[in-house]
Amino acid sequence: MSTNDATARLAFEVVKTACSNCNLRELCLPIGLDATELRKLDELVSTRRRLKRGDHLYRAGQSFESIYAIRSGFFKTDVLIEDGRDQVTGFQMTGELLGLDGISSEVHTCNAIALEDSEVCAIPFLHLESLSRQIHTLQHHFHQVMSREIVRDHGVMMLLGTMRAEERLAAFLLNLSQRFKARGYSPAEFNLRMSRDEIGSYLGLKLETVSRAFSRFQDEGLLSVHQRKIRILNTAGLKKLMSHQRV
Amino acid sequence: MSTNDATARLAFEVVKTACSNCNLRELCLPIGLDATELRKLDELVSTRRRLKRGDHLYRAGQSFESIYAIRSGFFKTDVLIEDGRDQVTGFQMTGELLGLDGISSEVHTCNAIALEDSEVCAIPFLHLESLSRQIHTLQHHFHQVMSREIVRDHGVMMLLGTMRAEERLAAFLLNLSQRFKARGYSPAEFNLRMSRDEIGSYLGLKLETVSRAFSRFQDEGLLSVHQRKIRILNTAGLKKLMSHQRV
DNA sequence: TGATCGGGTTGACGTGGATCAAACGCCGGG
DNA sequence: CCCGGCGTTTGATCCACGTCAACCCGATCA
Repeated sequence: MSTNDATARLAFEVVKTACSNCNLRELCLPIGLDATELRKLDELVSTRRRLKRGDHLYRAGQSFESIYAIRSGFFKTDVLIEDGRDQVTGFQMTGELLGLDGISSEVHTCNAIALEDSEVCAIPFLHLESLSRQIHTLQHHFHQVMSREIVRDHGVMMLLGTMRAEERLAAFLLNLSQRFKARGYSPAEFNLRMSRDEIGSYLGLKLETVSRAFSRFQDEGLLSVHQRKIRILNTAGLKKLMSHQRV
Repeated sequence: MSTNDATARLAFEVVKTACSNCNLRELCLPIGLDATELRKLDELVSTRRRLKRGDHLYRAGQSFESIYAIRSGFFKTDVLIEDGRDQVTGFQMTGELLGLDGISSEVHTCNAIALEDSEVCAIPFLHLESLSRQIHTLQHHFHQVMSREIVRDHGVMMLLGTMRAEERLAAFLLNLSQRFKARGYSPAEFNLRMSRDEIGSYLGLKLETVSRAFSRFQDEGLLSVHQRKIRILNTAGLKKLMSHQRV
Protein backbone atom coordinates (compact mmCIF):
# COMPACT_ATOMS: atom_id res chain seq x y z
CA MET A 1 0.00 0.00 0.00
CA SER A 2 1.48 3.37 -1.01
CA THR A 3 1.70 6.32 1.37
CA ASN A 4 -1.00 8.05 -0.60
CA ASP A 5 -3.33 5.14 -0.19
CA ALA A 6 -2.70 5.09 3.51
CA THR A 7 -3.39 8.80 3.80
CA ALA A 8 -6.53 8.52 1.76
CA ARG A 9 -7.66 5.65 3.89
CA LEU A 10 -6.95 7.57 7.09
CA ALA A 11 -8.89 10.56 5.80
CA PHE A 12 -11.72 8.28 4.91
CA GLU A 13 -11.79 6.80 8.40
CA VAL A 14 -11.84 10.25 9.95
CA VAL A 15 -14.69 11.33 7.76
CA LYS A 16 -16.53 8.20 8.61
CA THR A 17 -16.12 8.85 12.30
CA ALA A 18 -16.99 12.53 12.34
CA CYS A 19 -20.27 13.52 13.95
CA SER A 20 -20.70 16.13 11.27
CA ASN A 21 -20.92 13.37 8.73
CA CYS A 22 -22.74 10.78 10.73
CA ASN A 23 -26.21 9.94 9.58
CA LEU A 24 -27.23 9.64 13.19
CA ARG A 25 -26.67 13.25 13.99
CA GLU A 26 -30.38 13.88 14.28
CA LEU A 27 -30.67 11.09 16.81
CA CYS A 28 -27.51 11.36 18.80
CA LEU A 29 -25.66 14.01 20.79
CA PRO A 30 -25.21 16.52 17.93
CA ILE A 31 -28.89 17.47 17.81
CA GLY A 32 -29.31 21.17 17.25
CA LEU A 33 -25.65 22.09 16.93
CA ASP A 34 -24.44 24.48 14.23
CA ALA A 35 -21.46 23.82 11.95
CA THR A 36 -18.84 25.32 14.26
CA GLU A 37 -20.14 23.46 17.27
CA LEU A 38 -20.30 20.24 15.31
CA ARG A 39 -16.66 20.59 14.44
CA LYS A 40 -15.79 20.92 18.11
CA LEU A 41 -17.79 17.82 18.88
CA ASP A 42 -15.93 15.98 16.14
CA GLU A 43 -12.67 16.55 17.96
CA LEU A 44 -14.21 15.11 21.08
CA VAL A 45 -15.49 11.93 19.56
CA SER A 46 -12.15 10.65 18.43
CA THR A 47 -12.16 6.99 19.19
CA ARG A 48 -14.29 4.40 17.63
CA ARG A 49 -14.57 0.84 18.75
CA ARG A 50 -15.81 -2.21 16.93
CA LEU A 51 -17.31 -5.08 18.86
CA LYS A 52 -18.26 -8.57 17.84
CA ARG A 53 -21.40 -10.27 18.99
CA GLY A 54 -20.97 -11.24 22.63
CA ASP A 55 -18.15 -8.77 23.35
CA HIS A 56 -18.32 -6.62 26.44
CA LEU A 57 -18.15 -2.88 25.83
CA TYR A 58 -17.52 -2.47 29.55
CA ARG A 59 -18.03 -4.46 32.70
CA ALA A 60 -19.41 -3.61 36.10
CA GLY A 61 -16.55 -2.51 38.31
CA GLN A 62 -14.37 -1.08 35.56
CA SER A 63 -13.41 2.52 36.01
CA PHE A 64 -15.57 4.94 34.12
CA GLU A 65 -13.98 7.33 31.65
CA SER A 66 -16.19 7.58 28.61
CA ILE A 67 -19.75 7.30 27.57
CA TYR A 68 -20.47 5.60 24.27
CA ALA A 69 -22.74 6.46 21.38
CA ILE A 70 -23.86 3.50 19.34
CA ARG A 71 -23.07 4.00 15.66
CA SER A 72 -24.43 0.66 14.62
CA GLY A 73 -25.48 -2.52 16.31
CA PHE A 74 -27.43 -3.57 19.32
CA PHE A 75 -26.56 -3.89 23.01
CA LYS A 76 -27.93 -5.04 26.30
CA THR A 77 -26.95 -3.83 29.75
CA ASP A 78 -27.30 -6.01 32.80
CA VAL A 79 -26.57 -5.91 36.50
CA LEU A 80 -25.61 -8.82 38.74
CA ILE A 81 -25.95 -9.19 42.46
CA GLU A 82 -23.69 -11.32 44.62
CA ASP A 83 -26.07 -14.22 45.01
CA GLY A 84 -25.96 -14.87 41.29
CA ARG A 85 -29.18 -13.24 40.26
CA ASP A 86 -28.99 -10.87 37.37
CA GLN A 87 -31.28 -8.71 35.33
CA VAL A 88 -31.17 -7.06 31.95
CA THR A 89 -31.74 -3.35 32.59
CA GLY A 90 -32.05 -2.26 29.00
CA PHE A 91 -31.56 -2.85 25.29
CA GLN A 92 -29.83 -0.09 23.36
CA MET A 93 -29.77 0.58 19.67
CA THR A 94 -28.24 2.90 17.12
CA GLY A 95 -27.91 6.51 18.25
CA GLU A 96 -28.44 5.75 21.93
CA LEU A 97 -25.90 6.38 24.68
CA LEU A 98 -24.33 3.81 26.95
CA GLY A 99 -22.50 4.27 30.23
CA LEU A 100 -24.47 7.05 31.93
CA ASP A 101 -24.68 4.91 35.07
CA GLY A 102 -20.92 5.22 35.53
CA ILE A 103 -20.91 8.97 36.12
CA SER A 104 -22.16 8.76 39.67
CA SER A 105 -19.25 6.83 41.14
CA GLU A 106 -16.59 6.87 38.42
CA VAL A 107 -17.15 3.14 38.11
CA HIS A 108 -19.43 1.27 35.76
CA THR A 109 -22.30 -0.32 37.62
CA CYS A 110 -23.48 -2.66 34.91
CA ASN A 111 -22.22 -4.71 31.99
CA ALA A 112 -22.76 -3.62 28.41
CA ILE A 113 -22.70 -6.45 25.91
CA ALA A 114 -23.05 -6.38 22.12
CA LEU A 115 -25.91 -8.52 20.86
CA GLU A 116 -24.65 -8.22 17.31
CA ASP A 117 -21.50 -6.91 15.66
CA SER A 118 -21.50 -3.26 16.58
CA GLU A 119 -19.61 -0.03 16.42
CA VAL A 120 -19.53 2.71 19.05
CA CYS A 121 -18.03 6.18 19.44
CA ALA A 122 -16.25 6.68 22.74
CA ILE A 123 -16.82 10.11 24.25
CA PRO A 124 -14.37 10.93 27.06
CA PHE A 125 -16.65 12.22 29.76
CA LEU A 126 -14.48 15.01 31.12
CA HIS A 127 -14.13 16.36 27.60
CA LEU A 128 -17.86 16.22 27.15
CA GLU A 129 -18.36 18.18 30.36
CA SER A 130 -15.79 20.69 29.24
CA LEU A 131 -17.38 21.12 25.84
CA SER A 132 -20.86 21.37 27.27
CA ARG A 133 -19.64 24.27 29.40
CA GLN A 134 -18.97 26.01 26.10
CA ILE A 135 -21.97 24.89 24.09
CA HIS A 136 -25.25 25.46 25.82
CA THR A 137 -27.19 23.45 23.27
CA LEU A 138 -24.98 20.45 23.85
CA GLN A 139 -25.23 20.82 27.60
CA HIS A 140 -28.99 21.01 27.53
CA HIS A 141 -29.29 18.14 25.13
CA PHE A 142 -27.10 15.97 27.29
CA HIS A 143 -29.25 16.77 30.31
CA GLN A 144 -32.30 15.81 28.32
CA VAL A 145 -30.74 12.50 27.41
CA MET A 146 -29.99 11.70 31.05
CA SER A 147 -33.47 12.75 32.08
CA ARG A 148 -35.00 10.67 29.32
CA GLU A 149 -33.17 7.68 30.72
CA ILE A 150 -34.74 8.34 34.12
CA VAL A 151 -38.19 8.60 32.56
CA ARG A 152 -37.60 5.40 30.64
CA ASP A 153 -36.61 3.64 33.84
CA HIS A 154 -39.81 4.82 35.50
CA GLY A 155 -41.69 3.26 32.63
CA VAL A 156 -39.92 -0.03 33.21
CA MET A 157 -40.69 0.16 36.93
CA MET A 158 -44.33 0.67 36.04
CA LEU A 159 -44.19 -2.29 33.74
CA LEU A 160 -42.53 -4.55 36.31
CA GLY A 161 -44.67 -3.34 39.16
CA THR A 162 -48.15 -3.31 37.70
CA MET A 163 -48.39 -5.20 34.42
CA ARG A 164 -49.02 -8.84 33.81
CA ALA A 165 -46.98 -11.02 31.49
CA GLU A 166 -48.79 -10.37 28.22
CA GLU A 167 -49.05 -6.66 28.87
CA ARG A 168 -45.32 -6.51 29.50
CA LEU A 169 -44.49 -8.28 26.28
CA ALA A 170 -46.90 -6.11 24.32
CA ALA A 171 -45.35 -2.97 25.79
CA PHE A 172 -41.90 -4.29 24.97
CA LEU A 173 -42.74 -5.06 21.36
CA LEU A 174 -44.48 -1.74 20.79
CA ASN A 175 -41.48 0.06 22.24
CA LEU A 176 -39.08 -1.79 19.94
CA SER A 177 -41.36 -1.19 17.00
CA GLN A 178 -41.44 2.52 17.63
CA ARG A 179 -37.67 2.72 18.01
CA PHE A 180 -37.10 0.85 14.76
CA LYS A 181 -39.53 3.19 13.08
CA ALA A 182 -37.66 6.24 14.39
CA ARG A 183 -34.56 4.84 12.69
CA GLY A 184 -36.22 4.39 9.35
CA TYR A 185 -36.82 0.66 9.62
CA SER A 186 -40.15 -1.07 9.39
CA PRO A 187 -42.10 -0.76 12.62
CA ALA A 188 -44.04 -3.88 11.74
CA GLU A 189 -41.33 -6.34 10.85
CA PHE A 190 -38.02 -6.81 12.59
CA ASN A 191 -35.58 -9.29 14.00
CA LEU A 192 -35.18 -9.60 17.70
CA ARG A 193 -31.53 -9.46 18.64
CA MET A 194 -32.06 -11.05 22.03
CA SER A 195 -33.09 -14.47 23.26
CA ARG A 196 -36.33 -15.31 25.03
CA ASP A 197 -34.29 -15.58 28.19
CA GLU A 198 -32.95 -12.04 27.81
CA ILE A 199 -36.42 -10.67 27.08
CA GLY A 200 -37.68 -12.49 30.15
CA SER A 201 -34.93 -11.09 32.31
CA TYR A 202 -35.73 -7.57 31.16
CA LEU A 203 -39.46 -8.05 31.72
CA GLY A 204 -39.17 -9.87 35.03
CA LEU A 205 -40.48 -13.11 33.55
CA LYS A 206 -39.14 -16.59 32.85
CA LEU A 207 -38.33 -17.54 29.30
CA GLU A 208 -41.15 -20.09 29.20
CA THR A 209 -43.64 -17.36 30.04
CA VAL A 210 -42.27 -15.17 27.27
CA SER A 211 -42.50 -18.03 24.83
CA ARG A 212 -46.08 -18.80 25.82
CA ALA A 213 -47.06 -15.16 25.44
CA PHE A 214 -45.57 -15.11 21.93
CA SER A 215 -47.55 -18.21 21.06
CA ARG A 216 -50.72 -16.71 22.42
CA PHE A 217 -50.22 -13.49 20.48
CA GLN A 218 -49.74 -15.56 17.38
CA ASP A 219 -52.86 -17.60 18.03
CA GLU A 220 -54.81 -14.39 18.42
CA GLY A 221 -53.48 -13.03 15.16
CA LEU A 222 -51.61 -10.14 16.73
CA LEU A 223 -48.19 -11.26 15.53
CA SER A 224 -46.47 -13.69 13.34
CA VAL A 225 -43.43 -15.14 15.02
CA HIS A 226 -40.72 -17.22 13.40
CA GLN A 227 -37.91 -17.67 15.85
CA ARG A 228 -36.61 -14.15 16.27
CA LYS A 229 -38.36 -12.73 13.26
CA ILE A 230 -41.39 -10.75 14.36
CA ARG A 231 -44.15 -9.32 12.26
CA ILE A 232 -46.72 -7.16 14.01
CA LEU A 233 -50.10 -7.78 12.43
CA ASN A 234 -52.33 -5.81 14.76
CA THR A 235 -50.72 -2.86 16.52
CA ALA A 236 -54.03 -1.59 17.84
CA GLY A 237 -54.73 -4.98 19.36
CA LEU A 238 -51.41 -4.93 21.17
CA LYS A 239 -52.08 -1.46 22.49
CA LYS A 240 -55.51 -2.42 23.67
CA LEU A 241 -54.09 -5.43 25.45
CA MET A 242 -51.64 -3.18 27.27
CA SER A 243 -54.31 -1.04 28.84
CA HIS A 244 -56.50 -3.88 29.89
CA GLN A 245 -58.17 -2.51 32.96
CA ARG A 246 -57.62 -4.51 36.08
CA VAL A 247 -59.46 -4.13 39.38
CA MET B 1 -44.57 45.45 63.24
CA SER B 2 -41.96 48.22 62.78
CA THR B 3 -39.98 48.62 59.62
CA ASN B 4 -36.90 47.46 61.47
CA ASP B 5 -38.61 44.32 62.56
CA ALA B 6 -39.65 43.63 59.01
CA THR B 7 -36.12 44.18 57.74
CA ALA B 8 -34.67 41.98 60.42
CA ARG B 9 -37.19 39.30 59.64
CA LEU B 10 -36.46 39.50 55.95
CA ALA B 11 -32.72 39.21 56.57
CA PHE B 12 -33.39 36.24 58.78
CA GLU B 13 -35.40 34.56 56.06
CA VAL B 14 -32.66 35.15 53.54
CA VAL B 15 -30.04 33.71 55.83
CA LYS B 16 -32.25 30.76 56.50
CA THR B 17 -32.65 30.10 52.81
CA ALA B 18 -29.05 30.48 51.73
CA CYS B 19 -27.20 27.35 50.68
CA SER B 20 -24.11 28.69 52.36
CA ASN B 21 -25.91 28.45 55.66
CA CYS B 22 -27.91 25.33 55.07
CA ASN B 23 -27.00 22.36 57.19
CA LEU B 24 -27.64 20.16 54.19
CA ARG B 25 -24.83 21.56 52.16
CA GLU B 26 -22.84 18.35 52.49
CA LEU B 27 -25.77 16.38 51.16
CA CYS B 28 -27.24 18.65 48.54
CA LEU B 29 -26.08 20.46 45.43
CA PRO B 30 -23.41 22.61 47.13
CA ILE B 31 -21.03 19.70 47.76
CA GLY B 32 -17.45 20.72 47.15
CA LEU B 33 -18.05 24.37 46.33
CA ASP B 34 -15.84 27.11 47.75
CA ALA B 35 -17.13 30.29 49.39
CA THR B 36 -17.38 32.35 46.20
CA GLU B 37 -19.15 29.60 44.35
CA LEU B 38 -21.51 29.06 47.23
CA ARG B 39 -22.51 32.69 47.11
CA LYS B 40 -23.35 32.33 43.43
CA LEU B 41 -25.45 29.31 44.19
CA ASP B 42 -27.24 31.27 46.90
CA GLU B 43 -28.47 33.72 44.30
CA LEU B 44 -29.80 30.86 42.27
CA VAL B 45 -31.76 29.21 45.03
CA SER B 46 -34.02 32.12 45.72
CA THR B 47 -37.44 30.66 46.20
CA ARG B 48 -38.53 28.44 48.97
CA ARG B 49 -41.83 26.66 49.16
CA ARG B 50 -43.62 25.18 52.14
CA LEU B 51 -45.96 22.29 51.65
CA LYS B 52 -48.43 20.63 53.94
CA ARG B 53 -48.89 16.91 54.14
CA GLY B 54 -50.75 15.79 51.02
CA ASP B 55 -49.87 18.85 48.92
CA HIS B 56 -48.59 18.38 45.41
CA LEU B 57 -45.21 19.96 44.70
CA TYR B 58 -45.93 19.41 41.02
CA ARG B 59 -48.18 17.29 38.91
CA ALA B 60 -47.62 15.21 35.81
CA GLY B 61 -48.28 17.38 32.78
CA GLN B 62 -47.30 20.68 34.36
CA SER B 63 -44.60 22.54 32.54
CA PHE B 64 -41.15 22.05 33.97
CA GLU B 65 -39.14 25.05 35.09
CA SER B 66 -37.34 24.18 38.29
CA ILE B 67 -35.92 21.26 40.11
CA TYR B 68 -36.40 21.17 43.86
CA ALA B 69 -34.07 20.40 46.72
CA ILE B 70 -35.79 19.10 49.83
CA ARG B 71 -34.86 21.18 52.87
CA SER B 72 -37.04 19.24 55.22
CA GLY B 73 -39.80 16.72 54.96
CA PHE B 74 -40.60 13.66 52.95
CA PHE B 75 -42.06 13.10 49.48
CA LYS B 76 -43.25 10.43 47.14
CA THR B 77 -43.34 10.53 43.37
CA ASP B 78 -45.81 8.52 41.36
CA VAL B 79 -46.84 7.97 37.77
CA LEU B 80 -50.28 7.15 36.46
CA ILE B 81 -51.28 5.49 33.22
CA GLU B 82 -54.54 6.10 31.43
CA ASP B 83 -56.23 2.92 32.53
CA GLY B 84 -56.06 4.03 36.14
CA ARG B 85 -53.09 2.04 37.33
CA ASP B 86 -50.42 3.94 39.13
CA GLN B 87 -47.13 3.27 40.81
CA VAL B 88 -44.97 5.03 43.33
CA THR B 89 -41.58 5.51 41.67
CA GLY B 90 -39.71 6.78 44.69
CA PHE B 91 -39.61 8.25 48.16
CA GLN B 92 -37.43 11.32 48.62
CA MET B 93 -36.04 12.80 51.78
CA THR B 94 -34.06 15.77 53.01
CA GLY B 95 -31.25 16.85 50.71
CA GLU B 96 -32.52 14.92 47.71
CA LEU B 97 -33.58 16.47 44.42
CA LEU B 98 -37.01 16.28 42.85
CA GLY B 99 -38.05 16.97 39.29
CA LEU B 100 -35.18 15.55 37.24
CA ASP B 101 -37.68 13.64 35.13
CA GLY B 102 -39.04 16.93 33.77
CA ILE B 103 -35.85 17.95 31.99
CA SER B 104 -36.31 15.59 29.07
CA SER B 105 -39.52 17.08 27.72
CA GLU B 106 -39.98 20.35 29.59
CA VAL B 107 -43.00 18.75 31.23
CA HIS B 108 -43.20 16.89 34.53
CA THR B 109 -43.84 13.21 33.97
CA CYS B 110 -44.85 12.30 37.50
CA ASN B 111 -46.54 13.72 40.57
CA ALA B 112 -44.56 14.78 43.61
CA ILE B 113 -46.55 14.74 46.82
CA ALA B 114 -45.50 15.71 50.33
CA LEU B 115 -45.96 12.87 52.83
CA GLU B 116 -45.41 15.25 55.73
CA ASP B 117 -45.16 19.02 56.11
CA SER B 118 -42.13 19.91 54.05
CA GLU B 119 -40.02 22.69 52.72
CA VAL B 120 -38.19 22.79 49.39
CA CYS B 121 -35.82 25.12 47.57
CA ALA B 122 -36.82 25.78 43.98
CA ILE B 123 -33.89 25.87 41.58
CA PRO B 124 -34.77 27.38 38.20
CA PHE B 125 -33.29 24.88 35.81
CA LEU B 126 -32.01 27.25 33.15
CA HIS B 127 -30.17 29.16 35.86
CA LEU B 128 -28.69 25.95 37.15
CA GLU B 129 -27.46 25.10 33.68
CA SER B 130 -26.02 28.55 33.29
CA LEU B 131 -24.24 28.41 36.63
CA SER B 132 -22.93 24.93 36.01
CA ARG B 133 -21.34 26.24 32.82
CA GLN B 134 -19.32 28.50 35.11
CA ILE B 135 -18.65 26.13 38.00
CA HIS B 136 -17.20 22.84 36.94
CA THR B 137 -17.63 21.31 40.39
CA LEU B 138 -21.31 22.11 40.36
CA GLN B 139 -21.71 20.77 36.85
CA HIS B 140 -20.00 17.52 37.67
CA HIS B 141 -21.89 17.10 40.90
CA PHE B 142 -25.18 17.64 39.14
CA HIS B 143 -24.27 15.00 36.58
CA GLN B 144 -23.45 12.64 39.39
CA VAL B 145 -26.82 13.24 41.00
CA MET B 146 -28.63 12.44 37.75
CA SER B 147 -26.51 9.38 37.23
CA ARG B 148 -27.14 8.23 40.78
CA GLU B 149 -30.84 8.42 40.07
CA ILE B 150 -30.35 6.14 37.08
CA VAL B 151 -28.38 3.67 39.18
CA ARG B 152 -31.03 3.77 41.88
CA ASP B 153 -33.71 3.04 39.30
CA HIS B 154 -31.72 0.05 38.09
CA GLY B 155 -31.70 -1.18 41.66
CA VAL B 156 -35.47 -0.89 41.81
CA MET B 157 -35.81 -2.71 38.50
CA MET B 158 -33.67 -5.49 39.94
CA LEU B 159 -35.85 -5.59 43.01
CA LEU B 160 -39.08 -5.69 41.02
CA GLY B 161 -37.76 -8.13 38.46
CA THR B 162 -36.00 -10.73 40.58
CA MET B 163 -36.84 -10.48 44.28
CA ARG B 164 -39.69 -12.01 46.19
CA ALA B 165 -41.93 -10.13 48.59
CA GLU B 166 -39.88 -10.45 51.79
CA GLU B 167 -36.65 -9.69 50.01
CA ARG B 168 -38.17 -6.55 48.55
CA LEU B 169 -39.38 -5.31 51.89
CA ALA B 170 -36.03 -6.09 53.53
CA ALA B 171 -34.22 -4.18 50.78
CA PHE B 172 -36.61 -1.29 51.20
CA LEU B 173 -36.15 -1.08 54.97
CA LEU B 174 -32.38 -1.36 54.76
CA ASN B 175 -32.32 1.40 52.19
CA LEU B 176 -34.43 3.70 54.37
CA SER B 177 -32.32 2.85 57.38
CA GLN B 178 -29.14 3.79 55.59
CA ARG B 179 -30.57 7.05 54.33
CA PHE B 180 -31.74 8.04 57.81
CA LYS B 181 -28.30 7.19 59.11
CA ALA B 182 -26.66 9.40 56.49
CA ARG B 183 -28.78 12.26 57.83
CA GLY B 184 -27.76 11.73 61.41
CA TYR B 185 -30.89 9.90 62.53
CA SER B 186 -31.02 6.48 64.05
CA PRO B 187 -30.67 3.78 61.42
CA ALA B 188 -32.45 1.35 63.70
CA GLU B 189 -35.55 3.24 64.69
CA PHE B 190 -37.68 5.45 62.52
CA ASN B 191 -41.19 6.33 61.51
CA LEU B 192 -42.44 5.36 58.12
CA ARG B 193 -44.01 8.33 56.43
CA MET B 194 -45.95 6.23 53.96
CA SER B 195 -48.84 3.80 54.18
CA ARG B 196 -48.67 0.06 53.55
CA ASP B 197 -50.43 0.73 50.30
CA GLU B 198 -47.75 3.18 49.18
CA ILE B 199 -44.97 0.80 50.16
CA GLY B 200 -46.73 -1.92 48.22
CA SER B 201 -47.08 0.26 45.18
CA TYR B 202 -43.38 1.06 45.24
CA LEU B 203 -42.42 -2.58 45.72
CA GLY B 204 -44.88 -4.00 43.21
CA LEU B 205 -46.88 -5.74 45.94
CA LYS B 206 -50.36 -5.49 47.42
CA LEU B 207 -50.76 -3.89 50.81
CA GLU B 208 -51.82 -7.19 52.38
CA THR B 209 -48.59 -8.78 51.25
CA VAL B 210 -46.61 -5.92 52.76
CA SER B 211 -48.51 -6.25 55.99
CA ARG B 212 -47.94 -9.99 56.15
CA ALA B 213 -44.24 -9.54 55.51
CA PHE B 214 -44.03 -7.04 58.37
CA SER B 215 -45.77 -9.51 60.65
CA ARG B 216 -43.46 -12.29 59.62
CA PHE B 217 -40.37 -10.15 60.22
CA GLN B 218 -41.72 -9.36 63.65
CA ASP B 219 -42.39 -13.01 64.43
CA GLU B 220 -38.85 -13.82 63.43
CA GLY B 221 -37.44 -11.13 65.70
CA LEU B 222 -36.00 -9.05 62.85
CA LEU B 223 -38.13 -5.98 63.56
CA SER B 224 -40.50 -4.51 65.99
CA VAL B 225 -43.40 -2.85 64.25
CA HIS B 226 -46.00 -0.61 65.83
CA GLN B 227 -48.08 0.92 63.10
CA ARG B 228 -45.59 3.10 61.26
CA LYS B 229 -42.94 2.99 63.94
CA ILE B 230 -40.19 0.60 62.95
CA ARG B 231 -37.33 -0.71 65.03
CA ILE B 232 -34.77 -2.85 63.27
CA LEU B 233 -33.57 -5.53 65.69
CA ASN B 234 -31.43 -7.63 63.40
CA THR B 235 -29.86 -5.84 60.45
CA ALA B 236 -27.69 -8.79 59.54
CA GLY B 237 -30.75 -11.00 59.45
CA LEU B 238 -32.46 -8.66 57.03
CA LYS B 239 -29.40 -8.56 54.81
CA LYS B 240 -29.12 -12.31 54.81
CA LEU B 241 -32.75 -12.61 53.87
CA MET B 242 -32.16 -10.32 50.90
CA SER B 243 -29.52 -12.50 49.34
CA HIS B 244 -31.37 -15.74 49.84
CA GLN B 245 -30.16 -17.82 46.97
CA ARG B 246 -32.83 -19.06 44.68
CA VAL B 247 -32.47 -21.70 42.00
C1' DT C 1 -68.35 7.69 76.42
C1' DG C 2 -69.77 5.87 72.30
C1' DA C 3 -69.87 6.26 67.00
C1' DT C 4 -67.40 6.61 62.99
C1' DC C 5 -63.63 6.18 59.87
C1' DG C 6 -59.37 4.98 57.68
C1' DG C 7 -55.45 2.33 57.92
C1' DG C 8 -53.77 -2.14 59.24
C1' DT C 9 -54.04 -7.15 60.21
C1' DT C 10 -55.45 -11.76 59.44
C1' DG C 11 -57.72 -15.74 57.25
C1' DA C 12 -59.57 -18.56 53.30
C1' DC C 13 -59.26 -19.29 48.74
C1' DG C 14 -58.02 -18.60 43.67
C1' DT C 15 -54.71 -17.92 40.01
C1' DG C 16 -50.84 -16.28 37.10
C1' DG C 17 -46.65 -17.39 36.37
C1' DA C 18 -42.65 -20.38 38.10
C1' DT C 19 -40.88 -24.84 37.96
C1' DC C 20 -39.89 -29.24 36.15
C1' DA C 21 -39.72 -32.06 32.28
C1' DA C 22 -40.00 -33.56 27.61
C1' DA C 23 -39.80 -32.86 22.88
C1' DC C 24 -38.99 -29.99 18.82
C1' DG C 25 -36.46 -27.63 15.13
C1' DC C 26 -32.73 -25.01 13.44
C1' DC C 27 -27.87 -24.86 12.58
C1' DG C 28 -23.07 -26.03 12.29
C1' DG C 29 -19.76 -29.81 11.96
C1' DG C 30 -18.14 -34.35 10.69
C1' DC D 1 -26.42 -36.79 5.06
C1' DC D 2 -26.67 -37.54 9.78
C1' DC D 3 -25.45 -35.98 14.41
C1' DG D 4 -25.24 -33.13 18.57
C1' DG D 5 -26.25 -28.93 20.86
C1' DC D 6 -28.81 -24.98 21.98
C1' DG D 7 -32.61 -22.11 21.92
C1' DT D 8 -37.42 -22.65 21.90
C1' DT D 9 -41.99 -24.63 22.51
C1' DT D 10 -45.35 -27.07 25.03
C1' DG D 11 -47.44 -29.67 28.84
C1' DA D 12 -48.29 -30.83 33.87
C1' DT D 13 -47.91 -29.40 38.36
C1' DC D 14 -46.88 -26.20 42.17
C1' DC D 15 -46.76 -22.14 44.97
C1' DA D 16 -46.24 -17.12 46.08
C1' DC D 17 -48.92 -13.62 45.95
C1' DG D 18 -53.42 -11.57 44.78
C1' DT D 19 -58.18 -11.31 45.93
C1' DC D 20 -62.00 -11.07 48.85
C1' DA D 21 -63.77 -10.53 53.25
C1' DA D 22 -63.96 -10.02 58.16
C1' DC D 23 -62.15 -7.84 61.91
C1' DC D 24 -59.14 -4.84 64.70
C1' DC D 25 -57.29 -0.60 66.51
C1' DG D 26 -56.21 4.18 67.26
C1' DA D 27 -57.72 8.79 66.18
C1' DT D 28 -61.27 12.09 65.86
C1' DC D 29 -65.52 13.98 66.94
C1' DA D 30 -70.27 14.45 68.91
